[in-house]
Order: sequence, then C-alpha cells, then structure tokens
Amino acid sequence: MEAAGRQRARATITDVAKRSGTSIKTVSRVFNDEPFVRDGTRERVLKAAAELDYHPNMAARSLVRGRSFLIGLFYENPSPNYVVDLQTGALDRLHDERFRLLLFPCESARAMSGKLLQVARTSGLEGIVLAPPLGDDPRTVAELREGRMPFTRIAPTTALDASPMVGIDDVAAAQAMTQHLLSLGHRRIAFVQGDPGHASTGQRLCGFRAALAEAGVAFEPALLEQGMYTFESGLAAGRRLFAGRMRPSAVFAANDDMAAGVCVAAKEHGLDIPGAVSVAGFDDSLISRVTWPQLTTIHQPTYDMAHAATDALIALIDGQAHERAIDLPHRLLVRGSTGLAPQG
Amino acid sequence: MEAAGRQRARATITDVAKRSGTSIKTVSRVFNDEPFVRDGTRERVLKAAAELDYHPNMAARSLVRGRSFLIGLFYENPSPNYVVDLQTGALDRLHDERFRLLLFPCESARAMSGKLLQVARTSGLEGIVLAPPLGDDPRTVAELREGRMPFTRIAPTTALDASPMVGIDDVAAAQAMTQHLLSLGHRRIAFVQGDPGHASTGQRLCGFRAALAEAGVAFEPALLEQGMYTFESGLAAGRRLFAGRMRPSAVFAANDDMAAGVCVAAKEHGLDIPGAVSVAGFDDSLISRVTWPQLTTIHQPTYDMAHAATDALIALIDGQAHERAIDLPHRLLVRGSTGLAPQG
DNA sequence: GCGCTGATTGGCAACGTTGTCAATTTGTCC
DNA sequence: GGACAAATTGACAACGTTGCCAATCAGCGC
Repeated sequence: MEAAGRQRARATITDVAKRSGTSIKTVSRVFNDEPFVRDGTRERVLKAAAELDYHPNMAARSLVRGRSFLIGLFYENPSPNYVVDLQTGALDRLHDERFRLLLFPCESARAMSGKLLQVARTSGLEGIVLAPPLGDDPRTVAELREGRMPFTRIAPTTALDASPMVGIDDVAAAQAMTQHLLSLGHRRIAFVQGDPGHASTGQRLCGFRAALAEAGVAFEPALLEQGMYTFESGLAAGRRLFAGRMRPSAVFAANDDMAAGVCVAAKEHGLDIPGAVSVAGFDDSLISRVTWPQLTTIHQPTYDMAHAATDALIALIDGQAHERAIDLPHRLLVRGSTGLAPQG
Repeated sequence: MEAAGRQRARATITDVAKRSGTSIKTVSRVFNDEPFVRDGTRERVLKAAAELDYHPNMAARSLVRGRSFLIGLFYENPSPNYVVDLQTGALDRLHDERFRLLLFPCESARAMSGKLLQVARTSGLEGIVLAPPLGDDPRTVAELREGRMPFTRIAPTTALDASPMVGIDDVAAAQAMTQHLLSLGHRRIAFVQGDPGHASTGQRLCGFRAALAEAGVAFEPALLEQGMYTFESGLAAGRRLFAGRMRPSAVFAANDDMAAGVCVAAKEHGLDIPGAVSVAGFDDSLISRVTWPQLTTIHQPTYDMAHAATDALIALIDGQAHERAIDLPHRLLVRGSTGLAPQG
C-alpha cells in the first residue's frame, strides 16, 4: 500500500530494449529517426515503447550531447499585447523543434546590462533572442559577442550592427504616418515619443522629422512630448498637449498604448476624434482596435519578427550561415482616428 | 585559428576541483549549499569557480537527481493582458527557485483533452499549472490525477473538486456587480456571457441571475447574449443587443474585452455611456482603463492567483501537504462606464 | 596521550542517453 | 557458392553531477 502514493518509475531505454528484444542502441536509433533500422525492428521497438509509456529522458540526452536545447527570450516591454505576439512567434517557430523556450522578462534593460551573459550561462542557454529594448544596448551586444553566446536581435533595422537582427524600418514607417497626417492638411502635429532607452524611439522621431522637413513644415519643440510607451504616459502627454497654449490638430504617438492614452486625454478635454483632433498610433496591437474610433496605426509584424529572429537564432546555433539583417515590411493602416484637419 | 570559431568548452566540476585543490564532491557541496564545508574550503572553491566561470550543468544535475525541475503553464486564453499577468505571477514565484517554467499555449482546451498528460511526459514536466479553461475540463483533471502528475488549477472556487485550486468566487463577484447595476436603478440588464467551455461562464451567469432573483427582477432570456470572451464577440453581442427591440439600459459583459466590444457597439449606435447605457466588465485588465469612459469592473487578482497556484504546485511536488482550495478576494471597481438608469 | 564524537572530505557507482566502432546479417553479382 | 558491399545491430565508454559510504581530521574529556 505504501507504494501507492509514489509515482511508478519512468520506463527507460533499457526497459524498452528488453521488452522489444533489441539493444538500447537500436531503441535510441528509432527515437532519433536514424536510418539503418529494419522496419520490423522499428515497429517492435515502437510497440514496446508505447506499452511502457516510454519517453526519452531529456536530461540524459542533453548531458551526453552536451547541449541544453534551451533558448531564452529576453524582453522588457510594457505592452502585454506585444509581448504575447513575441512569445507566440517564437514558440510557433519552435513547435516540433528540439528547442525549448525560456522566458526572461527584465525589469529594466539598463539593470540587465552586463548580467545577461551570466544569466544565460546559469540557465545553460544555447542562444538568446533579444527583444526591444534589450537588443538596443551596445554593451549587452558586445558582451554576448565576446562571450560567444549566439543571439539575434529584434530591433529597428536602421540601427544597424554586425549581429543578426530582424526588424522593420522604423524611420520609413514613422515617415509614412507623418506624411499621411500632412496629406490630411495637418500642420500642427504633435509627436509623443517613447522610452528613450529604446532604439525605436529615436528612429521614429527621426522619421517624423524627416517627413516634416520634406513637406517644408517647421519642427516645433513645444509639440514634442516625452512618453514611456505606456498607456499612462500617453495619457499624461495628451493632457499636457491639450492643456497647453499650442494645441495640436493631430497627435502622432510612437505606439498604440500611448495613442490610446492620448485619446482618453482628448475626450477628457471634450475634443472629438477625429473632428477636433486626429490621433495616430504605431504597432497595430489589439488596443488600436479597442479605442473609439479605432486607431490609425502602423502594422508591425511582431509575430513574424519573433518567428524570424528565432529562426535565425536556430540557424546560428546550428552553425549555418545566415543573412545579417532581415527587414520585414510594415503597413500604414488608416482607420477612424485620423481625419481632415479642422479649418483655420 | 580554426579554434577561434568554436566556443571553448564549459568548465566542469572536475576543473573546479582541480584548481581549488579539493574533490568534486566538495565542490558539489559548495554549490548545493550543503553543510559540513569549512569556510576556507568554501572560499577556495568559489574563487576557483569564479575564475573558471563555472556554472553547474543542469542536465547532469537533473539526470542524477531524476528530476527535470520543469513546470508547465497551460493556458488557452484570448486575452494577452490576462496571459501576461498569469505568466508574471508564476515566474515571480519561481524567481530564485530551482524550477523553470515552460509555456504551453493551447489552441483549444477541447483539443488538448486527453493529450495533456502525453505532452507533459514528453517534455518531462514535474508538474502543471492549469489556467482557465484547461482546469475546467473534468477529463483532463481525471487524466492527470490518474497519471499521478502533480497539478494545480486556476478556476472558480465555486466549481469545487478534490484537486488543489486557486481562484475567486465568481458567483459572488458577478452578483456584486449585478447588485451595483440594480442599485443604480437598472432593471433591463443584459448579460453577455463568455465561452461556454470555461467554468467561469456558468458561474458568472449564476451570480447574475441570483442577484436579479434577489431583487425580484425577472430574468429576460432575450437579454442574454452569447460571447466568447473576445473583443470581437463582445462587439457582435453589443450590436445585436442595441439593434434588438428590447434595448437594455445596462450591459454586464462577463469580461473586460467583451465589455470593450460592447462599448464600441454602443458608440456605433450613438449611445452615450453611461448616459444612455451603462456597461460593466469583469477582470480589471488593462483594457478596462483604455475605454472611454473607463470600465466599471471586478478586480480579479490574476497575478496573485498564478503566484499562489505555482506555490501550491511546488509544495505538492515537494510532497508537502497543502490546503485544497485557495479563495482569493475580488473587488468591485466602480468607474465611469456605469451610471444611473435613464428615466423612463 | 587516548579514545570518542562529530565535523569535514573524498572515492566511486549510479543516472539514461548517444557516439564510436566492431560485429553480424543481408543482398547482389559473378 | 563465394566474394564483396551495404545494411543492420550491439557493446561499451563517455557525458557532469549527486548519493552513499568510508576515510580522515579536529576537538574534547579524561
């Protein structure tokens, strides 16, 4: 009776070998899809394995092969929608792969700088996917390279570097959005930029300014607000903008979460969207479809980016050459939150 | 030169033993915080380890101990905010623990039924945390119990069961929300229920009806809408409700995502919130603060639930007795989306 | 100094798998 | 039927760590 509470020991490769009347090596071959196993033998092994509910022991496998088959996804991102897209992209790439994904949410990229390699080694990671803004820190990148830890970065492709990376052209995307606003007649356009620790922040601002310059519209420092890529920071920035003496006719927030905050601030001030003020976001995250009206935004293929970055990382780990930078397409999505500039 | 591209082999316990002039067993003791190691010896070992950048090999450790130190988090949830809260809660509990967390997003709970144990064994999991609605399926629960796989469930505590679980009292919570709406004078209250595959769906409806009955208000089947816990399904339900002949003065959606959809539908119909119609949600997820006005909702401690469930699971794995059901407190949050019922 | 106790250390056999290499079987062609 | 190549199978030594147990050392009471 005392044995009832204990889990019965897992079957090992030896058990399967015995039951199928073969050697452990042959069982090993079957479970690794190696050639040179007669069909009949393979069936006997599989049958015995099924009867014993045998599953290969990952630890033993890892030990003897000298590999952990562990990949780490490092991110520090305030937007759950973005994070889940990242995870899903990475996990889907791993599906039916031999690798496992370990999550490393980081409090702050700055705090991680210099400790990342340490963490990776402790966990026995074989490679790392750096999501924004972890991949934006030159020190982290240098450290990983020095430590010969394979990694790929998800980062603006305009912020180039020798390491493999995946991203979109943030400059061009922000430029396209600004052009859209300009084409609607807006001239007094505010820009809410994101967390200064993200490379995308600078890139998007750069695109914004480029479009203004191109159209011959002067950049107005009073219309540049600092945000942190969070809803709350967007709300605060919106409140400042709408309370200020120089009220914009359009606000371009560097991501959807902040844009949603700007929308709420607008409503607090009784401003109709897009009648009195247009609001644009960036990311095409779920939140952009929840605001009313829905947000005009830039579709960023977050899922695909994570998928591609994971793909590249696996290639890297396997020692296959891989192209340096992958530039994924973005898309301007015009929805209800932007409209013609008010007269005057 | 050819060695330049290769990673230099990781230091092993033997290397550390040699360099520190001790035995591997002593090094092992130091790294496992075992007693009976002289301070001086410990220091020598630590110094050597640091110099060699030694990190214990997890695979070897797992193999010899016969444990994987892997925990699986299974979920099938359409709401990223909820999912990230779950993950964070579980990960934080694991912080500085010996366990690792593996993610298992499931396409559909139904499809997983009967395969979960299989997946767990393949991955070598030591235990499982079942998030809604995975823990609601009796077949899954029975299967895991039969296979002696330790697990805890996050599920409505009113849907009791012999297995350890963590949750809130969904009936009481839904009842409280309904009472809130009734107290504002609403009598024609619609209810948008969630995915029928979730136990919470039935529980919340139950609480809704209990509050109506208590107040002597007849339950009106025409005001019961089927949703799927997604924003889109809430939007569709809202459109049906506002287009129907029996327009409600208040809508209680069983989660925030659907409530946000109802809000959008209301705006499409030119209905002011809360002037013409009140809308209430459930979860207190990020989305409830993004709508305008912000949603009156039930705060559900998702993070704490995942934390507690993981805690209970570890206790279970360690063979410690643990209380059967943990009921966490919920809280009614009255915000701008609910107001006095219109006259009439 | 002796004997005893407990603290400290080390030796060695697992753990379950795969890589290497040798042994055996099968098939093909004269 | 024999020779040769290819297919198939098996034996055995790693892999890096911890558990078990024996060995050694230090301190204490006499």
